[in-house]
Amino acid sequence: MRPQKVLDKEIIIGLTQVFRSRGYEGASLQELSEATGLKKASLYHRFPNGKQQMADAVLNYINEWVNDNVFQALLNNDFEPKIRLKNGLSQIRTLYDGGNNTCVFRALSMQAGIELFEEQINKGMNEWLSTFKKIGVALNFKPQEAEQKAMQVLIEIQGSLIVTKGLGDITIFENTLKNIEHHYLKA
Amino acid sequence: MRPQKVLDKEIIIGLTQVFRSRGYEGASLQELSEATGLKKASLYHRFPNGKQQMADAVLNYINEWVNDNVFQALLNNDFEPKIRLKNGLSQIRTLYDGGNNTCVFRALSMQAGIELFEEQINKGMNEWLSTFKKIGVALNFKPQEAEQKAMQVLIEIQGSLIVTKGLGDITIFENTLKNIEHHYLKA
DNA sequence: TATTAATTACCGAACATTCGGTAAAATTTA
DNA sequence: TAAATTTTACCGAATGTTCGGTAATTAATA
Repeated sequence: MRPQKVLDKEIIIGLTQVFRSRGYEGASLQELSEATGLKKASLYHRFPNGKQQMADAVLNYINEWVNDNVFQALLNNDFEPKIRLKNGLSQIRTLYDGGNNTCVFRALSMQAGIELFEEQINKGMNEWLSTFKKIGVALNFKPQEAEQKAMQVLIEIQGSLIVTKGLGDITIFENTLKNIEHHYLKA
Repeated sequence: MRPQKVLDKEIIIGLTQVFRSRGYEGASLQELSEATGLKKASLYHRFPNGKQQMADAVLNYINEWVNDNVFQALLNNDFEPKIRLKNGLSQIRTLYDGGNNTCVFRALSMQAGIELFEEQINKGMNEWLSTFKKIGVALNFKPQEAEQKAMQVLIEIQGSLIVTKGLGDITIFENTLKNIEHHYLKA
């Protein structure tokens, strides 16, 4: 019996895991094949434009996940802003597996990657900024302050992921999430 | 005539530039050869253990540069703490070319790199932390506060470099340097 | 000092391996 | 059966690495 068709989602998850940890150049077709359970040629059936299209799909997948989870939590008017912030940060914790996962933006923004994915990364980061600006405004900060805070959040998340990995200490990421919450709620 | 010896420093500078912008996997021997002016085989004459040894040398070179410039400026007792801080941040600006350069730690800490250079990156980051703790103490912060501030500095520098690159906006890095200065001097 | 040996600095060419990618056949699904 | 999907088998190019060798400088020897 021939193996059953591998689900799209499982494929994307496998690709994501590899690109995320290896970066664009570091992700080899062999590893991508092993992680997805599809042979190289099968991957090319699903992604005729090859590696680049695979990474593209990963970027879209993460973008969707962030929209459906992080941003949704932050903007869900069923809850008051404080709760939304907490929920959003909790989703971010999940996104980066408590600091164990690298950010896809980072993984795909080294030289060879940045030219290919510049646009998506730029767009993605701007969406983070505008969403966090909104939660800032909802928490009664002036627009300009909210904008600065949003930038600060983005920088601290990215920075703490790097330092977390560099020092091999997960608590750094966790502390950063707590600090972000305090920054918003102390005023 | 025997070709003149290519200066060690010139080689390291070329290697640094490539590893920094391309990452470990992305840095090809061809590119490293072009950047240094040495043919591949000659690079192997200087670095018998190949690519890994080259990246290792880059890490050491940057570490030395940071010690001789950034840390030296921060710890130079000929100046008062405020001035030292300003000078240190100015050296950091130079190190990252105002936000145009990637951090070598980041470039060499993707999966394939992190296993090889884990130790050096860990050690390097801890040196940043302890040095910035010292300037914090010199500015009359309690040891614990100074420690937290040092971590914050490291995170913000790393994060702002990522976001600067992702958004293609140099002012983000510059603003972060200003913010760091304010964080230290406002209390 | 003159001669010899060892070392240094470099390079062209080839090495095995891995890379991303493809054509065609086999298998499954409908 | 026809279309869709996966596989095997393969490719050219690029990768990191090594080999064999040249020429100049340095060190040791006599």
